[in-house]
Amino acid sequence: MSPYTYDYPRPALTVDPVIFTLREDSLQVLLVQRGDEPFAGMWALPGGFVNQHESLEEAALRELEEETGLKEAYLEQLYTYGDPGRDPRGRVVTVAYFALIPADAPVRPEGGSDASQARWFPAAQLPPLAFDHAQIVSYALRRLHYKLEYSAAGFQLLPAEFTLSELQYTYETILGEALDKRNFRRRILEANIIEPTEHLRVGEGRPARLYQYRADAVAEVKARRLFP
Amino acid sequence: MSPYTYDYPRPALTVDPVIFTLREDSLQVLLVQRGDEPFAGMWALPGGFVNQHESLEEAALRELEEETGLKEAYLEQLYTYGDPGRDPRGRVVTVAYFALIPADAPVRPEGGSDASQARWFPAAQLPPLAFDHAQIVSYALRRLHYKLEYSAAGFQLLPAEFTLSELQYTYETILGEALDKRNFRRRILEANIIEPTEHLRVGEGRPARLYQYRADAVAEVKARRLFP
DNA sequence: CCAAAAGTGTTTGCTCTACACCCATGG
DNA sequence: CCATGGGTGTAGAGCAAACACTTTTGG
Repeated sequence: MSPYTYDYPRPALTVDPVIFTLREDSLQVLLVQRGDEPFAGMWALPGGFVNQHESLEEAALRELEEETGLKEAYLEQLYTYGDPGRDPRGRVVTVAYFALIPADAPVRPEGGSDASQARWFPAAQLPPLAFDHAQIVSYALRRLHYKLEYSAAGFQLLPAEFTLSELQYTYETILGEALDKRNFRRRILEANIIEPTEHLRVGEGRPARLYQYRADAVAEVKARRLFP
Repeated sequence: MSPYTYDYPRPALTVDPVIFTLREDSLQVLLVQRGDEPFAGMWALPGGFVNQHESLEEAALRELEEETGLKEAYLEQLYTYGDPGRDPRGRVVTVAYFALIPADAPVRPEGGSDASQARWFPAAQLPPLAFDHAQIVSYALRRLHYKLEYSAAGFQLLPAEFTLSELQYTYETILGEALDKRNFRRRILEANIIEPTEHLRVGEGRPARLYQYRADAVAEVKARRLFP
């Protein structure tokens, strides 16, 4: 029998993006409150079905836009979860993604989208989650940690221009440990992925140089990821 | 609208395992020749549909067994490919896996399974592949290289007992570069993932100590992988 | 001139790499 | 005793981590 035929019962296919941002000095995850059974009232990832004519990444971006109003973000496929029984209603396979959106992005929730209640939660204090979403978020966090350690992806969570102190603070917030200022700056600059701008940020104390990521930085981070 | 309902058109869902082994001193990949259109006559990964009541990993193992007769192998999820248009007949999303099977495993093909022609090909000289399977195999190879570099997973391709020279030769074959004998042995032994047995392999020259992987080595390699 | 945050190099330890000879066995 | 592959240690280089003071601005 050919391995490809059409008369099979098909699992339903969804995408579940884990959307991260920085808010109120912490790493936060966007969750929606479920209205229907199963798990009515519980929080869950803002997932949804994959349409016939969109790629998996397009589906994840569509969910992102429906929930936040943003049309783009750094997006990476995480893992595909397909245990029978992960959804009590039947066979649902989900492709998990993780997304990073900048701290200053004009994000809609809290401005209330439709009926579907959406809220940011600190990644360190999540409510109980529906389905296997706790497992998915936990894995997304592991991968984010790992990514910061080897690939300078942290700037994806910052505005277009940022100071090195802000970037370092981002890393410290996510990794949960203090970093040496001089070593941090040396490593980041040697990675050659950000560059100084002409601008300064003034505030208390000495004004700080603003940096931006290089035009090809995103491509480079994507290339350095271990996934196609 | 709830993100989970049932009346959506569903993409078909398949798994495509990239099955690696060592044969004739090279890394080889198992391919099947397609009988039907599209791509009739071309070689492809030995994939198939996911059944309603099996997990994705079980589906991959089932395909492995159908094609090789083996009931187990080191198996890891790779990536999920879902571009519309990757299968000319319609929407088919596939979850790619890679599998490592030992050089001495009693593998069936070449002993001819059913009509479906299956054959081993050296990973370095693959024929043109159907669908996006060339992309999948290329990614599987990248991931295998990477895995060997950081996780001592090479023993999954060897018999239960093996000499350090055989293990080193495996690494050199896959990575395509010569390794220093003393450094290789030190690193492997310090990783603490294999242990000496009481046995020796006699042959030409001084007999070699046989090693086996520690009982918890597989769990450790799986833990060290970056995927759940 | 004081407070606040930005910015800047050097030393030290450690890890990785390069490298050559003796050992045990079979024929 | 010779050929064959197995097995072992050390010195030097490069990289990563620890560490403290000066600079610039605003009030």
